[in-house]
Amino acid sequence: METTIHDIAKRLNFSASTISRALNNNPKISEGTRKLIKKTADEMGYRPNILATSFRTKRTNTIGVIVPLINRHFFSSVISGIEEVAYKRGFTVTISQSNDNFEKEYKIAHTLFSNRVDGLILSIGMNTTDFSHLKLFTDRNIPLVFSDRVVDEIEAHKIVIDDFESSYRATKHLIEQGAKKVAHIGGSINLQIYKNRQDGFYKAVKESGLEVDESLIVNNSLTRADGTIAIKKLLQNKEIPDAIFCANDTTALSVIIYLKEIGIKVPEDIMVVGFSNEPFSEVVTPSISTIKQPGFLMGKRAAELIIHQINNKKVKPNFETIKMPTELIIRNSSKR
Amino acid sequence: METTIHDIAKRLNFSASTISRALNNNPKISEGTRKLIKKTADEMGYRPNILATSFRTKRTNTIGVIVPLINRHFFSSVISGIEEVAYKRGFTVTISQSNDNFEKEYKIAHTLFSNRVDGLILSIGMNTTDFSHLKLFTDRNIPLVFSDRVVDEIEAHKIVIDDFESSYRATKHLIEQGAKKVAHIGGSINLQIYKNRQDGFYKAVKESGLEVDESLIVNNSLTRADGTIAIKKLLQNKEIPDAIFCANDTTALSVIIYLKEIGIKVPEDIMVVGFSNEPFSEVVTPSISTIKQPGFLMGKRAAELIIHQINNKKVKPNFETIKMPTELIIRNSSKR
DNA sequence: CTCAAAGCTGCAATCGATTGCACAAATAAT
DNA sequence: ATTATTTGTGCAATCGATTGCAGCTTTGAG
Repeated sequence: METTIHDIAKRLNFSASTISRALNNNPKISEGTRKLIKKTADEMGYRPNILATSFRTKRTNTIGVIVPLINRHFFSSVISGIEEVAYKRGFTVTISQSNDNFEKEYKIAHTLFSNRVDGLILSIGMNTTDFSHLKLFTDRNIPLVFSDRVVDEIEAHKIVIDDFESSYRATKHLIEQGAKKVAHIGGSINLQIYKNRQDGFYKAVKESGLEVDESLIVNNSLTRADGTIAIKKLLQNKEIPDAIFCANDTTALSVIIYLKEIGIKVPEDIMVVGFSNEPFSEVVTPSISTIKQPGFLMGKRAAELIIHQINNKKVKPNFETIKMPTELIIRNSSKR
Repeated sequence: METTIHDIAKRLNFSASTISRALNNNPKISEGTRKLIKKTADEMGYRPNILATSFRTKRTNTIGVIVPLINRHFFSSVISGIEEVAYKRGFTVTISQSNDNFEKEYKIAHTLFSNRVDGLILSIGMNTTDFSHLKLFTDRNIPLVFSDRVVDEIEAHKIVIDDFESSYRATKHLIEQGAKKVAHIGGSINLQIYKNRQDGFYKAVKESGLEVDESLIVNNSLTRADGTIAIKKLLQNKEIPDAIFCANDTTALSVIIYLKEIGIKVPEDIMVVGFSNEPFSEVVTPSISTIKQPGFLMGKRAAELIIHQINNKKVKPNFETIKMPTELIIRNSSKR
């Protein structure tokens, strides 16, 4: 049997209320008894029953996190950052993955809600267009913070990178390196981040006076297999591209591997730029030029914001969209 | 205000007990009232207060997980597997990372314990030699399952791979490819997995009649930087090795990159084999031969075992050590 | 020296769901 | 028809901690 405040109370001839107050540093308890109680609690190996406390106070000190896939480096870095901050602030982190599946995302959100998480940090799935599961939280004033994959329609803190600007820079870099026909392999336009990446690409192309050729744009789910399909498709054009900006590193890798296979040289014949700076992008040959996203920092920032919001529920927050800095890392796949 | 069973009771003129029983499919409640109650609960948007339930029943349906680092591919795959199974079985997963720091591991274990997780899955840190924080669980009959980095001294289910055999095969492969002087970059011997990998290496070397040269063994923390330091050290020997078996892919990568830098050819001059099949190992040039560990499956298995143990607390489990199959993937870094 | 104001502590209700036990009604057995 | 069973519900206690309010002491002011 675990010792409870009642056991301590009995031992010291105090009431449970006094024990509770002393342990919580309530100023109404005198210095002397506080110390005595704490000492005794320690001796008796007292551990508060967090379940009872949570039940009573309606606070769980738990932050829910939903990401599409835990074992993707970017997301696991975000989680790592969240965990680091949360831990220091006395919060526990509960993680779930949606597998980019709306059904699952929906159910997870409900589960986390039922588990009374104090806040939710999430990156929405590729196919999520209905947000009723998030209203669950916003309606009841449970803090919600978006990370990376945000929802424009919902008011909340948002931690993002500047996808538009980053893509613009990446594409512009390709053009500066001499590209005349730049292609783009993008993700689902349903997701703001991929739309922005595509728009940044467009801007750079237009600005440079190159023509925008729709046949040079392919949208898919950005998996390894999709990347291969995409590059095959691009090579079927009458005029093949001389540079490709991919919306993630995975497809950039597919492209590079496939081109190597069929004897087209990267970067000499076709230059490639990816996105996210996955660990492999640095070490593959040729190394992949890419956009570095500060996943760990994004996670830390998200955690800080949500904890602040949790601890200041009375005041209506001034919702911010925080754009974290990215970096264009130029490696061999785009150097001429 | 959330609706409670009392609200439903009042509305239907039943007692809260009946509502509770009906909702839990207690056979003592007649078919008719059960249906009526469920329907009404639905209409009223009833959601059980899980906190109250957990508090009362002392079950949280939560599994705690501690890994050294969340954003390492192997560990995030394990987590992914755990999450997948747990989710299907109605469990929530709480994740923490120890950063291979004993202090933090200790504190996390206490936190998870205080949070009354129903079970704990963990991979211990590099420097953990004291296990009092785990006794917390075993003493109170809270299921504990080790994954990958196990503790011999503690009785529990253990999900591992055969590090000894895998390393033996990897080293033997190098020797079969013609290596005469095989070196080893290993991890902390404090961890059973690294000790086993080293022993497997020894066995293959001895068995082949090659001499065991202690100057060809380097132990460190297996980080990227450590790998570079290790290869530099190995190259200072009077006779440099012609093959290196690294206890992880990260150091194998360091070795390959450093050798490339100074103009030594892999695999022609020195062959390299890594461990874990990190995503980059396949795509780096030369691609790295390695041992594939089924992280995702290990996670799934760990979750299944712990859930089974949680659901069958009365019966004393027959602790198993499950060795999951590995695969030696031969790539270019070790092909002659 | 008297009375008000602090200062400490205890009482008891409460959070929402679960569950052993009691009991009434309905059914079956004799 | 009477007693024994079964069936379906309700009562009330309980889990452990928190907290508004009341009340007893002590201290301080006048």
